[in-house]
Amino acid sequence: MRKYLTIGEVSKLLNISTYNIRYYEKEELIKPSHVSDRGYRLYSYNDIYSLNIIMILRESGISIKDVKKLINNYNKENYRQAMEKSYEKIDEEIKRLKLLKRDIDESLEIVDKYENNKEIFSFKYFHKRRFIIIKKSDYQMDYSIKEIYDFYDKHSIDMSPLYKSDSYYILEDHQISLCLLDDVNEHNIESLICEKGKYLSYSFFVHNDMEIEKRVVEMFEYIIKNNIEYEGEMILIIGLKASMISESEYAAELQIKIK
Amino acid sequence: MRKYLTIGEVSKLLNISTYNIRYYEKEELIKPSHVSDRGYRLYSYNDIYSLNIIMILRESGISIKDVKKLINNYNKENYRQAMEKSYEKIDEEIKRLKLLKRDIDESLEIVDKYENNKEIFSFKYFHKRRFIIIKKSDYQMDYSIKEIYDFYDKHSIDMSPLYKSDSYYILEDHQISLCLLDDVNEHNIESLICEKGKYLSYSFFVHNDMEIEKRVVEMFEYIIKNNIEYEGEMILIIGLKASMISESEYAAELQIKIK
DNA sequence: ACCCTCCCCTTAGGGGAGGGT
DNA sequence: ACCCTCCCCTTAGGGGAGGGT
Repeated sequence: MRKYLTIGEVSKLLNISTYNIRYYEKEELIKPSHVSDRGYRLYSYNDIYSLNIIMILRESGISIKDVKKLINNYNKENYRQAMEKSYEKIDEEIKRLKLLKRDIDESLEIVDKYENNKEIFSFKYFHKRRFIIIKKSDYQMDYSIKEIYDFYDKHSIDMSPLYKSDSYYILEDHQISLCLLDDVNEHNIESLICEKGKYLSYSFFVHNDMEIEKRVVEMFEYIIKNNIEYEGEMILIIGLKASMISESEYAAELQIKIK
Repeated sequence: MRKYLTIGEVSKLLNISTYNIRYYEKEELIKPSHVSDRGYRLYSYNDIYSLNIIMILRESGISIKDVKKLINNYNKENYRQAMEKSYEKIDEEIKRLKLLKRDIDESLEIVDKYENNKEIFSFKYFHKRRFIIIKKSDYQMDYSIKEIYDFYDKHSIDMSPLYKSDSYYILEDHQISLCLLDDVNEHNIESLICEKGKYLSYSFFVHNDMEIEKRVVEMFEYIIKNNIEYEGEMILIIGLKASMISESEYAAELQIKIK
């Protein structure tokens, strides 16, 4: 009577694929203790026990490489270390995923927010903001990316936060300045201060620069109609994440300080 | 004056490797709007914006395939769906990892528990347990894995929980029975009931069956010395997870019901 | 120094093809 | 029907080699 199990029987017994068993053999984690004349793998009680242990280690998140190291020098201390290492990796991964979840939540909130009321006037309070002027131009928003790159490069400004941030523009009489919101406050470059205080804010979506001009006019009409006294420059913000809602539109916001 | 960025400049600007940028091109996510006479990729403001969006989508856990689908048919609804899908996947992954963490915690607890006091007598309370008898043999623990497999197969018992469970044996006068703890309680097979009640438990590590015999003797010595009245069979449990602490030893436990 | 195009490598297996008893 | 040995494929890139301006 046969005493050993074929690979298919092991597969059923331990609920693991036959590919997977052969793969572990190739990776030198296990080896059947017998082989039949036809070349069939035959597994003993001890073989099954070993495979079982390996499956548990793998399910504990221990990589094949580490499982191999562990079983080649198996003792309590190494076992504990492997488990602890896996625990820490899992912990970090959970932290990373939780942050990711929060980010996605924010994105979904933005979608919700713009779902119905795309256009809103509101009042917002801001602390003092310092804008570094990257480039001034004559009432046309054409900036080559090369100019911006050179500006960052020349002033040794860290570029890494760029790709996650909104774009800022200061609108003056016949001039638009592309700006950089300066958190660090340490750069010795031409800049513009927007004082702390209450700002009138107007949020909307636009397809192009022409539409922004119209919105600026609307903003002033609103100001006059409601007898609002303002001061300082108009700030234009193109929201990066908010703009992701649509392919052809940009999420924009105008801000101006009120007295 | 040059208006576009080379791949190296883009790499610095957006903090992404040049390989990665070329990879996204190969995957048809992006394409530089210009190519120089030497074959250099040249990226415009809009190219950077597109790449930027792709990076944000990727960082939100959306797969390259899904990013591709999304940007080929970009609208608010698809964007929201992609984000929600990613959110759910992350949520499931967090759940999975938390369970894994709990499992590892248990394993580490076992290590701690057996760290110092490997051998302990204690009293434990158990509910009624039903043991299905897989095979009886004469005071020798040699079971071929094939026998066990055939038993499971013959009685159509689900094998999947096997590889995560401890092994049970019932010790009688000149007989050892390999058993299966029957949670389901539905199998119509020869079985043995251990009544609910207080049990004397003796936990230890052994290298082989001979040592178990010695432990049984020790257990009875303990019983006599402490004037304990017992009844029923002796149960032997080989702990799967606990045995993982050591390569050469097995974690064993003897139990006997006391009056 | 920076860019180009191949091409191989990583992790943990999944899914065949083609052949044998 | 079950087993065997190749061999190709998946994800998201990383890391060269060899050659060009």
